[in-house]
Amino acid sequence: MDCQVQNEYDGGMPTTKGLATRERILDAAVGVLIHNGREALNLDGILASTRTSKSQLFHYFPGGKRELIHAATQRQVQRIAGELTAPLDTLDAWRTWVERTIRLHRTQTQEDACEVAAMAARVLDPEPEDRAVLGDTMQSWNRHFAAGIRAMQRSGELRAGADAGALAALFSAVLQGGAVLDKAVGRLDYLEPALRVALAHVEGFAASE
Amino acid sequence: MDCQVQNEYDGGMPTTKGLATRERILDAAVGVLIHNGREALNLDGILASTRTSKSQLFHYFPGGKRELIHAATQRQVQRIAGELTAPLDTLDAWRTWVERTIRLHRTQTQEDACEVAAMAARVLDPEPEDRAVLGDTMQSWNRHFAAGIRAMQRSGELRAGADAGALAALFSAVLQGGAVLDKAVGRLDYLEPALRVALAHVEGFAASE
DNA sequence: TCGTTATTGGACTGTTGCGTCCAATCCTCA
DNA sequence: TGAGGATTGGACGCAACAGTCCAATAACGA
Repeated sequence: MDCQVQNEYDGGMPTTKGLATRERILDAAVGVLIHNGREALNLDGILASTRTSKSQLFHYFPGGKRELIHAATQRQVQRIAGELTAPLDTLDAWRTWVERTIRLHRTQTQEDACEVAAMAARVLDPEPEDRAVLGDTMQSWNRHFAAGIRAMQRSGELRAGADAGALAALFSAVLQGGAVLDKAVGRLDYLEPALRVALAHVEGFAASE
Repeated sequence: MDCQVQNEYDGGMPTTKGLATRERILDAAVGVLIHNGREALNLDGILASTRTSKSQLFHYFPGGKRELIHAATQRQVQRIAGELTAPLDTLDAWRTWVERTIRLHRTQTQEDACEVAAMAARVLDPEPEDRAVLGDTMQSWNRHFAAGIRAMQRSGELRAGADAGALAALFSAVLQGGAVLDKAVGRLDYLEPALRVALAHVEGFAASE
């Protein structure tokens, strides 16, 4: 079977300088994806904002626009996933995570660059492969939530009766929906209260001391 | 001050036949917006699928693509808003609403036409006016949720301690996020469980009989 | 220093798609 | 039936944009 060209550059050995150029292009693409969405991304714009030329872009991304967006998508989810994935095996860890998420969201919203909302904006992306990258990231968050809940049940901090899968789905949905809503209405009205209520619900399952 | 051209047709009195043509075009546009998103909407495609011509489209939508998308957006939110807005002033009404929403979501997902997810996909829409239409709809759902909670508090069905605004935000976020996630992962894994957990949380505030 | 390879600029082509325009046809009503 | 307005078809112009190509320069190793 023939392999699709992956994200790794393959035409000759790039030098440090070359990689830096590639990097600049990629960063610009990620920026556009987060701020204005895929629809707004056009190569000439990227070239202008990075002061590079067509030949450079196609040198480092032979697959053109598709490959650039694909690589940018992967970089994007990689960064945000690291940011939002912390250990969640105690209630205190959950509280910390909630506060941290709210802070991060506030910061990103200030500069109009909410990455979670930007991911949601692409559920109808024409490229199935890119949709999959985004969806997989969301799913891995969900698994992480569920694993945290189950860990707390094993440790006895949470009652066994709680449905770990459902609670994880709740958090996943609240995270996504809260980000989308705050972006849609242009204010920080949803994610924070919804996340706190969700946390309170989980705390309701705490084993009585 | 000069008024922007609104959504109402203004060039001459349209006949029944003319309005029908306008309607066909509009329906096709809504369909594309829901199924494939704004990025995929192009006039030639609309014309082909409705067997109409350029002159017809620009006759009924003198503002061209912008006006068409704007009108289609309004029609879209109007329809879905009616679908999801039921009285919510008793716990039983909430239960009914949850079941109905889940059913509707299941149906729409089957035909790959989840309208809530389609709305979320447009948080980065280049047209601020259209973003506003979508955001306003989400906000009006939220107000409706909050009003329902407060009504139950007034009637004594729910304890006064519950934070109506936060509970409404929870439902808004779960609705949005659940729809987005199900669309993103291509399965019905999120909205239903998350909605049920959210409902259970509200039920936890029921005044003891 | 010299040859090889990476890097760069930018002109050029082809396509897509929005919007304009004009002429032809249909409908209605007097 | 004839006039006037509504409706329709489709050719055309124009701009945006993806992608190709070639030649020029820079970097690097022998």
